[in-house]
Amino acid sequence: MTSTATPGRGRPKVRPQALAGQAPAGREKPAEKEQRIYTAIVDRVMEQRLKPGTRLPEAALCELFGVGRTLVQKVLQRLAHDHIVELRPNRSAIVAMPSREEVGKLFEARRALEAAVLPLVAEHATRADYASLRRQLRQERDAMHRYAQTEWAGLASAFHLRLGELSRNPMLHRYLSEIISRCCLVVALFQPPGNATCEHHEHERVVACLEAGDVAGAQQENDRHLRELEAHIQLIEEDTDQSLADMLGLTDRS
Amino acid sequence: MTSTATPGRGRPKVRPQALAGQAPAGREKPAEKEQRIYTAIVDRVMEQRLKPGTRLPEAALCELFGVGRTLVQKVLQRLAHDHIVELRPNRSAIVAMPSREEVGKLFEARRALEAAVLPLVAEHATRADYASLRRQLRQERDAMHRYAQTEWAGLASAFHLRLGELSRNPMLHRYLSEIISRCCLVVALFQPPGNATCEHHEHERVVACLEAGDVAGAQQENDRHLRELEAHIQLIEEDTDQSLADMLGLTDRS
DNA sequence: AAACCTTTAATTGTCGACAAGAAATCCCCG
DNA sequence: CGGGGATTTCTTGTCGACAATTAAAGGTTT
Repeated sequence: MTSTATPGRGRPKVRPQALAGQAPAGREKPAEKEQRIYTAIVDRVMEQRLKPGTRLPEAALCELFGVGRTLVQKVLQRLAHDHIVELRPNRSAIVAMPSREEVGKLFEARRALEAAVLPLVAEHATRADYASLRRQLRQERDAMHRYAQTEWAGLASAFHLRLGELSRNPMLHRYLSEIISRCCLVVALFQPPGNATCEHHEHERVVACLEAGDVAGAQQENDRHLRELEAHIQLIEEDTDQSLADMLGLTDRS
Repeated sequence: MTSTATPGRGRPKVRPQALAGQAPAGREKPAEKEQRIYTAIVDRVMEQRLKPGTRLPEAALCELFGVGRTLVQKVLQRLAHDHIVELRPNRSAIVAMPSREEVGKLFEARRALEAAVLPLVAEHATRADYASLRRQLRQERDAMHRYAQTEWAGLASAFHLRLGELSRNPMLHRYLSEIISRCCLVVALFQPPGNATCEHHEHERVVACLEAGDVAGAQQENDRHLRELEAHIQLIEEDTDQSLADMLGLTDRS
């Protein structure tokens, strides 16, 4: 008989872990189910409620969302393809943890892609599009003062996402969305709480150049804006790298 | 008793259709299985043995490759994500058939992306890289005379793929690979047999500009090269659109 | 004869079952 | 006191089973 006090021999049995899940009892279309799970996870990652490195066992997700493993696996495949999670053979999936080099390449790709997108935006954008961009900038400015950095992160990247949308090119839009998502994840990795950096003035400058028809200027402004963003990330990273070295037990002060 | 002469009432039972499949009886690692199926299908599409619109029922693929439906579905998901196949709810997957508008956007994205990649290539490329590019150009020139258009298609796009590789940026490389694959598929859709168009002189000119450090020139040459390619496709399309309309009336299955 | 309904097969959507691999702990031995 | 099994549990990989949906005929009605 296995009493509660007996530790047992092998790996300890884990508590059932009552994961309070919100299963929308109402029936829903099959396509919506998958999308619901996908966006739920992506949103949690962007909100930094799911931090990089967090394990995502299939069984837990099944209970949480009230679906079978097949669907969960499909979603995990998609997330892995978008580099939101990392999928290792025979191991739990984890929220992706980009390396330093990957981050560099990521920002490089982002700069190149946004620079490639801007001419198309200038080509296709109408007066109404510029108006909506300006509206978004106002919203961004307001939110910056009102909300905390965590909830504000989504709005900050919304500007760049909108640029991708305004290129009127589905493929480039998708690629840019993918890259920006990963950038948000990087921010979640390296940004300590309460550190809002993105100057929305720079966004305004980009729009001004675009509207004036100065594509090269917009590219230049945007490039500088992104480099500044990356520099800030890099700086933070140095800090956490140090503290990580400490945490590994290498505190060498003899 | 249902004799062979009796037509029956409902949908007619289809012949078992002995699909001669090549199952590599030897055991293989799980990751390789999936890759094997994936590349097999992609290759067949590029070879135009699997023409756009061809149905890909899961059961058939299961028999062909000797695996369960789970694996086949995973592969189909990946193929759909790369726009090699189209996945419709509750219907068989089919080899993708891009519309005319999608083709336009596709080439637009390709021009933008390659233009964005070229500066990075110029930045990172070493002497050895240029040498390998030149070697590839020679190979391309030789192959153009020797082989038929079908087998040559792969080599033609290899040049552009190599450019993506030389950017030393995994993300941009992947995006470009994806787009080029789709372009190959478009060629398979609209290109009548025996119509080799790609002038490798234009490739040479791009390399020359790059090696001379003239990035803007390389971008311009490449852009013109791609526009010419697209123009040729568009032209062909007009023709095949007619014959396709004919084919829709008489033959449903190959 | 054309439009609608019925029947039947083909095909996907989803799930739990079973097996294999990895991880965490304990025990034993040096 | 530390390291190498041994053992148990967790976790994923893969498959076939069952339900639901769609396609394709034939029969029926107007």
